[in-house]
Amino acid sequence: MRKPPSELRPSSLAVLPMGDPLAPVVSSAVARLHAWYRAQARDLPWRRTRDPYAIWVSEVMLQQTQVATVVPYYERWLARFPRVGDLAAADEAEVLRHWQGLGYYRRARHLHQAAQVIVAQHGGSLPRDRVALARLPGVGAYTVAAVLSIADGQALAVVDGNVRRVLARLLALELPPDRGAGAAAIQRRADELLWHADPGLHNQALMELGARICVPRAPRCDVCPLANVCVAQGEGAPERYPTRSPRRVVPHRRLVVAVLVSEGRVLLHQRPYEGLLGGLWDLPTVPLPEADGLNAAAQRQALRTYLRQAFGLTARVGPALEPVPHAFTHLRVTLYPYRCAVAAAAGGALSACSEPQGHRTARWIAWAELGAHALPRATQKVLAQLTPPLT
DNA sequence: GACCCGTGGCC
DNA sequence: TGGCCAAGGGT
Repeated sequence: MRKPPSELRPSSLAVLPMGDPLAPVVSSAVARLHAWYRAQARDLPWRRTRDPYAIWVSEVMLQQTQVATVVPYYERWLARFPRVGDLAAADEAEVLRHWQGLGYYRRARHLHQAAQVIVAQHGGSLPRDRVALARLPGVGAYTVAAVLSIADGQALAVVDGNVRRVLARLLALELPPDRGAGAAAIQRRADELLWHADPGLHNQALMELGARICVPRAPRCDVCPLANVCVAQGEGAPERYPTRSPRRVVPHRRLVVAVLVSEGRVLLHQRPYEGLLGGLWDLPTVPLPEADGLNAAAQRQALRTYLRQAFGLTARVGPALEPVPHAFTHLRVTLYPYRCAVAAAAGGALSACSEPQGHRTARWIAWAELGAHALPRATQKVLAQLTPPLT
């Protein structure tokens, strides 16, 4: 843990507008927040460094992802790619493998691409200029503020999910804080509250508070350093904030999956970079019309047709495996996997699989080689039902 | 501004 | 159980 300044005085705290109900006491409350953070901050691996590259990696991994999930990925990543140049020089396949299971796989490819830009255009060091930094793929407003405040002490206020929740409660903000006017109000308040003496500590303290005290359900207002200036707490209903915008219905899709095995190998293809699970390797999958979702005969027929059209294979569809339900943020799917075998292939099973429409590649993969490919979680659940060696 | 993009943990 | 949430960014 690096040494924060010894003084706690929020002398450089921006002055709140005249008549602001929080203005009189907010400075001492923010000072208590900083003191709380220094005493209670978790000892996380990325808090033991000021290397901008390491901070950057942690911030990208932490996007929409909880700390406990990130820690092991972060350790493995830094061990394999300790510097920007190591990442830039790596194969994309290896980069994706180190991200496998973390989700939002475009983050990994952006990190990789950005590392190559940094080597080519910035001498191998992250740009300290926020405009240049924001130009890198996968680097948005949050990541710019986080990296430059934490690694370089620049006076940029971060706004993430934690900050939105904390400030929405602090102000009893009726607008949803994640968009439009509500988002603008949150950003303005975050800028006002920023502690210029140590922006990195301040930003992390606010996020840490949201992660551990001002949590979504059952916030621990009894131990919150900001409780005495929190309007929502004063109202006795902190959980009423943040208000939420109406959420849309999540569609449910049924997919038939071919577990096509030949000579001890299984057929995989790399998914297109654009769209869901981009760049990952997957089993051949075909969507079913809503009406046919539970019709086993329709599933088998859909699979045979798809394998012939997309891969040039005439397949024998064997026994059904256990269906695999899987929930994405915006989508719910159920996979219906079937064991399949090759009955015939135009030009032979292997050559028939080159460049199917919409796919970059298709390959027969031996069981021992599966580990060299990044696979979606749901696909891993399907393959886990098999018993190697494949026959 | 709306929508897309993963996964695991929580109750 | 299913909805909700998490240190967001791109289009």
